[in-house]
Amino acid sequence: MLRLICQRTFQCANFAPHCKTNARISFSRCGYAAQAAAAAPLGQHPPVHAERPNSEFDSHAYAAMLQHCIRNGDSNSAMGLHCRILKKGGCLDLFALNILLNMYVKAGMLSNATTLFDEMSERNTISFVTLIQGFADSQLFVDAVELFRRLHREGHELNQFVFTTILKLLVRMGWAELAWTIHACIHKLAHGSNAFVGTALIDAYSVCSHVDVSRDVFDEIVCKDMVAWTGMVACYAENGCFEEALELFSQMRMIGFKPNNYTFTGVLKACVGLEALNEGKSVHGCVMKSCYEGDLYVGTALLDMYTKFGDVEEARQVFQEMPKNDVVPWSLMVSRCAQSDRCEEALDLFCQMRQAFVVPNQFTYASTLQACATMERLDFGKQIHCHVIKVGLDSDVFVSNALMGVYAKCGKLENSMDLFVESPNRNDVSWNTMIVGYVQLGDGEKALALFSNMLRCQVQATEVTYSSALRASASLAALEPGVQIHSITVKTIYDKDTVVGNSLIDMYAKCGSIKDARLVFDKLKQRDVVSWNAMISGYSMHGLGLEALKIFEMMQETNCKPNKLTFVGILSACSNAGLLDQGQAYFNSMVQNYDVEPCVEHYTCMVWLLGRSGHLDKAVKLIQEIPFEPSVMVWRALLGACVIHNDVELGRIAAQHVLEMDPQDDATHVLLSNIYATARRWDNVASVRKNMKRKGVKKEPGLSWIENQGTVHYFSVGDTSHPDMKLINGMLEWLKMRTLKAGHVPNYSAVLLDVEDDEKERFLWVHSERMEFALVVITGD
DNA sequence: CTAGGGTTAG
Repeated sequence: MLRLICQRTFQCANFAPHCKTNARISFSRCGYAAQAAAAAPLGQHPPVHAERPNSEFDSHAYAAMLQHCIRNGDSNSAMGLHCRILKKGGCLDLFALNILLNMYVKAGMLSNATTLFDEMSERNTISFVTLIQGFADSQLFVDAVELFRRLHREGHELNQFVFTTILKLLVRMGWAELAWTIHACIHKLAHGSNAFVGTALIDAYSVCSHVDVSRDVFDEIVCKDMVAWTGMVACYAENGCFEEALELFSQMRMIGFKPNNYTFTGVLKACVGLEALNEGKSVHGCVMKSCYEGDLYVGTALLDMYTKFGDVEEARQVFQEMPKNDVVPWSLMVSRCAQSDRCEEALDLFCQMRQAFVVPNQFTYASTLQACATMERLDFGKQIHCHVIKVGLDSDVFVSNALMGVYAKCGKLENSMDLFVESPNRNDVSWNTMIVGYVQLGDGEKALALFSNMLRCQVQATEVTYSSALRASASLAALEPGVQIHSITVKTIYDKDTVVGNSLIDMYAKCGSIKDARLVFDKLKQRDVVSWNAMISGYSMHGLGLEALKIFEMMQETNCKPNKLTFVGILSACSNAGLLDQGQAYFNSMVQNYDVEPCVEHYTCMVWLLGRSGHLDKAVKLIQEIPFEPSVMVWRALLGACVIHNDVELGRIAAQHVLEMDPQDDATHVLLSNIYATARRWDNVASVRKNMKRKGVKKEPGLSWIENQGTVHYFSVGDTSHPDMKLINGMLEWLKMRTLKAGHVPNYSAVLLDVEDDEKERFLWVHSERMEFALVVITGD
């Protein structure tokens, strides 16, 4: 066992900073006296020394004086005493020498401690443990382990102090797994029943998630004290055994132990894990009774709990009661505000904290920047960027990722890219931030390019990566890359992931493969509200309203609660499929049964549904009932309905509303012109066209495109530029004959120009989508 | 004379 530790020790010897070699002085030479004198200026010697300069002390008296100095943290006086002892020829016994050694350790003077240790004529376990502790406190783990090895080799007693010290050392070195080797030794020497040793073991096993072993150790402790109970509660809480943590907590209280601040932090963590608000509140009650509310850690745990449960008021109350000089509770508050749509409050807290002279850390900056990103406040973001550079935190990966997020969210992708390129330690989140940035900007191609670059650079993709790349494919309506990403995820653990699954459903739906979307949906192990919403709106956008409603019925059999977006999907499904009665029923039950307040999107769907079903009057009435200012979308929906039902007057009013809010909207101009055209009011058509020209509004030409064997073919109306135009025309001619034979009658009214019917017919046939379709038939794709 | 437990995160 020990050899194993030592081998590891030597392997990492070059990583440990070493101060032993620095100016090692010997206490047996006069050099020490000068150093001690320099360290202890005149008049600062301990009172005992000053009062009785000539008296003789025995070892015991020196020991007592040294202890006095340690208690007062007065290392200067202690060194003066040591100097005096040396002058008299060093008359200390082992007991006093150990105290002296502890003095140097506590004062952080490790080279002095080491020299003293080396020059002691005899040492015991206490000497070793004292110095091991010193090495451990100074992060000199290699020296600490080496000293432990020497203690064992030289045959000193292995007592409880040795075991607790070495176990804690292993945990701090990240070698908690080696606890079992020490445990074997402890078991042999029957120290396991000791509460100190047992608790150290529980802690070590807790770190490497051996909860059951921890529990066995706990059960073997003969006299369990408060710390042992607390350690076991913390072990359960940290390893996700929240019920067990609460159970043990109540057991210890029944036995009569009074929990302390450490116990409370552990048990509160368990309450958070269980999402048990009531238990948490009763623990909060105990905290107040035991007067631990002002404790930093207990307070932080309470803050964590209330902010996670969304109890903003209670969180504020706790925060009020807390000490305000530590950065952690401030950071926690800022971060929770930033994550819960209270971004102004986050910024406000950041300012308050600076006024209270609390120095922000990387967490504070990252959260504050997150708030800036959400609010798209580039000005604040830039200010904080300056702060961050000033305090040198711009190289922190959390902070630089958050900065990239701010610039990306504010549309400054170039700035994000600069930070990304310059970032000395970028990680997967940095890549994800850039990919998401491009997706949000609508540049799916750049997002996908970045994604493949990321894979090439062997950066570990996460569920966020895959879901963003899938979003990019969806936004491009590009099935091919979407399928490729799907097949990559199948090779990883992420194809079972809910977030990735949801993006797959959305991607397949938006790329036209609704069957594949359903396949992914059916295979999902864990469906959340997003999964249901994706499937519902998928069916809705494919015009499969009844399928969408079936999914909603399935959803109601689970305990997944529909949200705002669910009903946007449902209502648009109804309006796409013309399901008037169902739509109205769902709109009503949304408020009555599901506690979802109708928003603009819901009203838009309903206006469109009522309008397209011919109830233009009801649509207008609904618009009047909207408790807030109706958006452009609502008026566009009404306008669309007016176009269908040729209601020129209402259409004109609706278009007027749209153009008040969005004067450059080309689609509305065209729709208005179309209404007039349908009514054959060509003079009005002309005036709309003239108006468009005057305002510089241009109709974007409709484009259709299709990917065939790696090439994308684009078509616009009447376009003759395709190299296979002759073939396409031939195919169009053939299709025309076949459809006419099958009884198709061209809808000339769909062409809204004042031309003869045969010209209208030609327009209909060279429509971009038809040409695209013809090409598909030709190539047999 | 030596020793045991804890908070925040994109």
